[in-house]
Amino acid sequence: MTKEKVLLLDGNSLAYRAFFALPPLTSDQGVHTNATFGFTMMLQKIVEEEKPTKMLVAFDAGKTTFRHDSYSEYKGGRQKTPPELSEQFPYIRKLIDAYNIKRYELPMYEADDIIGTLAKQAVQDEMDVIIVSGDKDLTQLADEHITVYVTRKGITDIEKYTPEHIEEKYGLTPYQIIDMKGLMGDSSDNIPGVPGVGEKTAIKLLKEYGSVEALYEAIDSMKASKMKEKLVANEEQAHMSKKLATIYTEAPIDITLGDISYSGPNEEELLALWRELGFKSLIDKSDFTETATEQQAIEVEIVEEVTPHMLADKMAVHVELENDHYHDCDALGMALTDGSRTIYVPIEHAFSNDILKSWLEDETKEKLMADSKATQAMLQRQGIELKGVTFDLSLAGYIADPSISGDDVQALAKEFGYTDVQSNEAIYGKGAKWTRPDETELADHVARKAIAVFMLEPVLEEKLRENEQFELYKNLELPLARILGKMESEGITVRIESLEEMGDELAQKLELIESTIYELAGEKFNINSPKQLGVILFEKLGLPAIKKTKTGYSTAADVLEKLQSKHIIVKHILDYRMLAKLRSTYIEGLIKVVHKDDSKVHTRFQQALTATGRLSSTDPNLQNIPIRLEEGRKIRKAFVPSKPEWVLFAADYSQIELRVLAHMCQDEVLVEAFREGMDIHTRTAMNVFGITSPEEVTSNMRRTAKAVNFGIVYGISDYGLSQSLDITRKEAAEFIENYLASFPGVKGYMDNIIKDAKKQGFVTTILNRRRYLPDINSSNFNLRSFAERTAMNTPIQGSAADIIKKAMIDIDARLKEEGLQTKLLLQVHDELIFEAPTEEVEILERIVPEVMENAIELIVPLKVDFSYGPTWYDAK
DNA sequence: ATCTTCACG
DNA sequence: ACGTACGTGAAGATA
Repeated sequence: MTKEKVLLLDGNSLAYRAFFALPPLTSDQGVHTNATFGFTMMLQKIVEEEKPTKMLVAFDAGKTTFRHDSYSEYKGGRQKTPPELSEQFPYIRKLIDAYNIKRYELPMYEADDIIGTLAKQAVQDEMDVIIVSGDKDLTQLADEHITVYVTRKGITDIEKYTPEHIEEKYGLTPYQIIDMKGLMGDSSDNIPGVPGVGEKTAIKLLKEYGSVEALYEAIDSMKASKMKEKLVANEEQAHMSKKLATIYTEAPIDITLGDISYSGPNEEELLALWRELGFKSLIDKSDFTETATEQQAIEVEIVEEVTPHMLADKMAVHVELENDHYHDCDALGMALTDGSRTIYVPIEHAFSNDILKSWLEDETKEKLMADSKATQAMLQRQGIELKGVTFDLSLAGYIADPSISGDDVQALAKEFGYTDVQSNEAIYGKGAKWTRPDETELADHVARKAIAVFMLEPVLEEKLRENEQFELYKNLELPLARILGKMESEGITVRIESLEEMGDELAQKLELIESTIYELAGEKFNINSPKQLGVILFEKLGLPAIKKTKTGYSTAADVLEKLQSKHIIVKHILDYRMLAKLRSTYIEGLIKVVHKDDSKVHTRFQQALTATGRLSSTDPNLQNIPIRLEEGRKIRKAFVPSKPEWVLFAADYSQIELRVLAHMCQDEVLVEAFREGMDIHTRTAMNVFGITSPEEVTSNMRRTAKAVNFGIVYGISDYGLSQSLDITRKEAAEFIENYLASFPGVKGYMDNIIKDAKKQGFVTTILNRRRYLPDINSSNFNLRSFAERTAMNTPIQGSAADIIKKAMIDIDARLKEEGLQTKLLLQVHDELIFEAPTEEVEILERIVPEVMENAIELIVPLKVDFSYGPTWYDAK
C-alpha cells in the first residue's frame, strides 16, 4: 500500500484567481468560462503531477461566519462578486463532480477551516497533505507533512510553501504567519491589525519577540517610540486580529477522510461538460480510454470463399493486423468494399485464396488502403505481391497535415469528418488488456475501416488538390511507400557473431572501468542512474554543479566534459557511458531484433510521422548507427551484404541542406561558393572573420564557421550557438551578425519566411510539403520563438527530404531499367545504402551519383560522394 | 508513463 | 526578462 496523498483545494479562492488571471472567454451559449477553464487547467495539472489518493474542494458556505461574532466587520467592504464569475460557480461544481472529487461547505465556517480541520486529521493518520489555494492565508498550516501550494500570476504556476520555504522567505515559522497578520492586518479580509505596522515591521518584531503574546508581555521593556505607542494603543485589536487570522482546525465537519477518496474522473461526464463549455484544446489533448460510441449499422458478409463477382475494379482493402510490428505479427482478418458491398474474409481463408491473390497482384485493380506499406509487407510474407495501390489514407492525411498522427484509422478518419469507425482501443483494449473480439465484432470493426478508407478517398483527394499537394502525395509519397516496403522486407544482414564478439570485449572493458569508478568514488553505486551519479559527483566529491534538470543535477556529457579537469573520475564516467550505450543499444538491442530465419533486421521506416517530411526508422532504428567515434563505428562491421561476393554501396549528398538554403534564398555569395565547388565552411569562415584568402582560414575558424552554418540551418539563435561553441552569447551574436551581413540573401530569406509563416500559418518545402505552425503568432515568447526557428528550419530540412525521396524513386526505376540485381536497403536522411554484386559496382559508381544529383534541379549543383566495401564499416 | 541521456543526420 | 539550437528512436532508472 502506497502512502495516502491528500489534496485539499480552496474552491473560492482558486475560482477568483482563475477569473482574474484569464481574459474573458465565453462558450457558444454565451456563458463566461474563464474561471471554469482556469480551474480545469489547474485541476488537470495538479492531479497529473501529484497523483493524489484523496481529494476535496472546500467552499465558503455563505457571508456570515463564526468570525463575525467577534468582529462584525470581518471581510467587510469587499467588492461584490462580479456576475460574470457568479454564473460560473455552478459549472465549477459540475466540473468537480465530473472529476469525482468530493466538495464540501459548512455553514458558519470558511473553506480554510474545513481544510485546516481535515489537514490535521490526515496528518494524524500519517498521510501527506497538499493544500492548494489562491491566497497565502493557508500557509500557516505548513509543516513537515503539509505543503501549501499558492498559485502565482496565472493559475497553473505554483509556489510551494514548506516550513523551509517560509523560513527562507520571511524568516518566520508557519505559525508566526498568524502573528504577522495579527500585527499587520489584512486589508482584503478587513482585519485591522496595528495601524502603522506593515510586513517589514511585523517580521522584525516577531523575529525579536516570537509571538504577539510574547511581544505584549515584554512591551514594558521596549524603549519608548512612536511604534511602541501604537502597539500599546492597539493591543486588544492585535489579539483580535490574530484570532481572526487563525484557521480553526476543529470545525464540526461531518465528512471524514474516508469520504474523499479520489480515483479519477468520470471521463464521459467530463468530456460532455468540456464539450458544452467549448474546451476544445482539452478535449483534443485528453487521453481518456476510448469507449465504443454509437455507430450507424453497416452490412458485412463474412465469406470463407472469395469468388470473382465479389471483387470489383476499385475497392478499399483493409488487412487488420495484431499490432504495428507488421514484419513479425499475425494478421487478424481482411475486409474489402466497393462502397456498396462489403465482405470480410477470416484470415485463414484470406491468404490461401487464389482468386483473391491474383486480384491483389493485378496492377489494374485499384486498391485503396489505410496503410499500404504495412499491408504490402504482410502480404509479401504470404507470398502475395501487392500491386495497384491508388490511395493510402495515412499518407494522404500526413501530406495534408503532418501533425496528424496516423496509426489509427479512427483518429485519422475523424480528422476528416468521418466518424463511423471505432478506435482500436475501444475494440481490443489497451496494453496488457488486449483481447481479440469474437468474429462478428472483428468483422464489423475491420469492415468499418475499409469503408472509412473508401469514403475518405475523394475527401482527401479534393483537399490535397486544393492545397496543390496532390502531386507530392500521388507521385512521390505513394510510390515511395512501395519502395520502402520492399527495402524493409528485403532487410539488411547482420552478423550476430561479430556483435557478440564486440559485446564480450565491451563487457571486459566496462568491468574494468566500473571498478575504477567505484574505487575513485569510494563506494559502489549505479553509474547508469543520473540521480545516484549526481550525488557522488556533486555532493560526495564536491564538484561544481553547472546545470540542473527538472529532477536534479544534470550529468549530461557537455556538463561532464567541463568537469574533466577537476577529477579523473569524470573521464572514466564518460568512457563508461559511451561503452554502456554501445552495449545496451547497439549490441544487445540489435541482437534482439535480428530475425532468426534470415539473419536480417527488418526496420520499419515511418513515412507519416516526422513534422518535416523526413523518414524515421524503428525496431531497429538503422538511422542512428554509430559513426562519429571509432569505438562505435565498429558496430558497422556487423552489417554485411546478404550474399557472398557482394558489397555494401553507400552514396551520400554533400551539404544538401546548405545547398537547399542557397537555392531558396538565392544569396549570391552562397550560390557562387557552391557553383565553384568551394569548401563551404571555409567560405563561411572567410566571411565571418573578414578574411580574403582561404589559406588564412585556421582550422579553428573553420570549426566555428561550421557551427554557425549548423545554426543557420536550425534557425539561428545566439544562445544556441553559444552553447554549441561554448562561448558567450555576445560573441555568438557577433558571429551571427557578421554572417548575416555577409550573406544578405540569407537574412532576407529568413525574415521573409517568418513573415510568410505568420501570415499563412504554415511553411512549405520545394515540393509543397506543408507544416503548420500554430504558435507562430503566440504571445508566449518561448512558443513563438520556437515556431520561428521551426519556420526557418523546416523548409530546409523538408526540402532535403523531398530531394532524397525523389532520388529513391528515380533510382528504383533506374535499377529496374538497367536490369541490375542491386538492391536499395536503407536511407539515412542524406544517404542511400545498397547491396550489390561486385560486378555491378562499376555501373553504380556511374548511375547512383547521376540519379541522385539530378533528382530535383536546384540553382546550385547537388554533389554526391560514394564508397563501398565488404561491410557497412568499410563503405566509408 | 516520464525523465534523462545519447546515438544519428 | 524570457531560456532553446532542428529532426528523430532506444535504453535504463524512477516514480
